[in-house]
Amino acid sequence: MSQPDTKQRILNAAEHLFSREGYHATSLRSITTVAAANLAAVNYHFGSKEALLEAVIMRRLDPLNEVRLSQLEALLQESEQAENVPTCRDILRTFVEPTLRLRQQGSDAEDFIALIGRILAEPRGLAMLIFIRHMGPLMTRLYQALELSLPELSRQTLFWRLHFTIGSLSHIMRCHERHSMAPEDVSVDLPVDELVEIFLDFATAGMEETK
Amino acid sequence: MSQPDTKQRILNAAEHLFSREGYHATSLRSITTVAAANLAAVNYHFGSKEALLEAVIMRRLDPLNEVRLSQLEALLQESEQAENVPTCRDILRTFVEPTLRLRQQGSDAEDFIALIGRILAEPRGLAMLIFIRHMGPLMTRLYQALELSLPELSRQTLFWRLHFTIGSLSHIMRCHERHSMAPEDVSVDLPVDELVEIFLDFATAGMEETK
DNA sequence: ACACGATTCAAACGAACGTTTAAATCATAC
DNA sequence: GTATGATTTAAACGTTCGTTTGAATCGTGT
Repeated sequence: MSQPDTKQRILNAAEHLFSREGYHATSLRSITTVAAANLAAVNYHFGSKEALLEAVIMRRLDPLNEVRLSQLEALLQESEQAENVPTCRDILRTFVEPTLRLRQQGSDAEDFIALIGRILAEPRGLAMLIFIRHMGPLMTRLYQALELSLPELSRQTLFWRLHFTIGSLSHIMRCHERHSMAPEDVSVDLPVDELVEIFLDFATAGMEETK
Repeated sequence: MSQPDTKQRILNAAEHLFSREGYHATSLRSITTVAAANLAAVNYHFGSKEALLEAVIMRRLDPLNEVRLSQLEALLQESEQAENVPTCRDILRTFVEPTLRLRQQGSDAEDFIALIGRILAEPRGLAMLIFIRHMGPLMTRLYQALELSLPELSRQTLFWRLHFTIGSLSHIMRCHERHSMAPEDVSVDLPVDELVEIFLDFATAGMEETK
C-alpha cells in the first residue's frame, strides 16, 4: 500500500480541516470522507473527536518544541562559554525560525501553523489547555533568556512585549495566504528566510526599545 | 420595563457567548436562555443565527471605526495645517486607543473586543467577510497615513510591519484576562492608558526601525 | 370595548452531529 | 487451512442543532 495508513490519513485530513474550518465547524464525517476512511475509524483509533484534536496537535508540537528548546539551550551555552549574553534577536530567532520554517517543509505543516494560530485565538478552547501544558516549560525558559538579554527592562514591560511578539507571530501563522487587505503591489509570498528577518527586525526593535 | 428589550438582550447575550465560546460552539438555545427570551426570538428579530452574528459585530464596529477614522482625519488635517507629517506613534494611536478603550466602558464592550480578536483569528470564517468589508476603507487610509509618516520604508516592509502590529493588537484583544503563562509577579490588569502606551512603545519602535 | 399588527410562546420539524454496535473483512501466526 | 486478533464496514443510536409553525399574548390607536 503506497498511501499512509488510516491513522495517518485521518490525522492529515483532520489537521487540514481543523485549521481551515475550526474544530467545532469540522465534522467527523467530513474528516473521514477526506481521509477515505470509515466514520467509525476516528473513534476506533483515537477514542473521540477531542482526543483526535489532541493527537493532531501533539504530532507536530512536541517535535517543534524540542527543536526550539534545543536551539535556545545551545545559544545560551554558547554565550556562557563566550562569557557574554545572547542578543535578543538571537533568542527570538530560536523561537520564531523553527515555527515559520514549518511552512516550507510541506503543505501538511502549513496547515499545522494555521491550526496553532487558531488555538492561540481561542483562549477558552479545550485545545488551549493541551497547548499551555506543552508550551509552559519552553515559555519559562524563553522568558528567562530574555531577562538575561534585556536586564534594563522591568519584568512587567518584558512580559507585555513578549506578549505582543507572540501575538504578531500567531497572526502571521494564521494569515499567510489570504491577505485580503494587502495593497496590490505588495508581494505577499515572501521566502521564509526573508520573512523571518523582517519579523525579527520588527520584534527586536520593539523588545529593545528603551522607554 | 427597566431591562432592555428583547432584541438588545439577545445582542448582549450573543456577544457574550460568541466571544467566549466561539460562533459554532454557541447554540441559539444558550443565547436565548441567557437573554431570557424565547428560542424563536432570534429568528423573529434577526432572521438567522448568521444574521445575528452580523448584527452583533455591526452594533459596535461601525461606531468604533467612525471614531478611529475621525481621529485619524483630524490628525492628518492638523499636521497639514502645521505643514509637517504626523508621527507614526500618533497615527497608530488613533487606531489602537479607541480599540483598547472599549475595555473600560463596560463589560459588554469587553466581550466585543474579544470577539473581534476571534474573528481576526478565523481567516475563512463568515464573519471575516463582513469584517473586511467594513474595515477596508479605514485600513487603506491608515496605510496611506503611515506611508506619509515613514517614507523611507518600502511598501512591502510597511505592509508587513503593519501586519505585525495588528497581530499584536488582536492578540491583546483576545487574551486580556487569562494570562496563563504570565509570571506570578507581573501585574496583568494594567490600566488602559498604560497599556496603550506600553503597546505604542513596542509597535512604534518596530514600525520605525531602520534596517 | 374592539381591532390589529407586533411580539412571545410551546411545540415540533428535518437535518446533522458524535458515538456505539455487531457483523464482515483483513492480516498474521501456527 | 484454520484460528485469532486487528481493522473496516454499514447501520443505527440518542442528542442537539437551526429553523418553522400556529396559536396565544401584548401594546396601541380608535
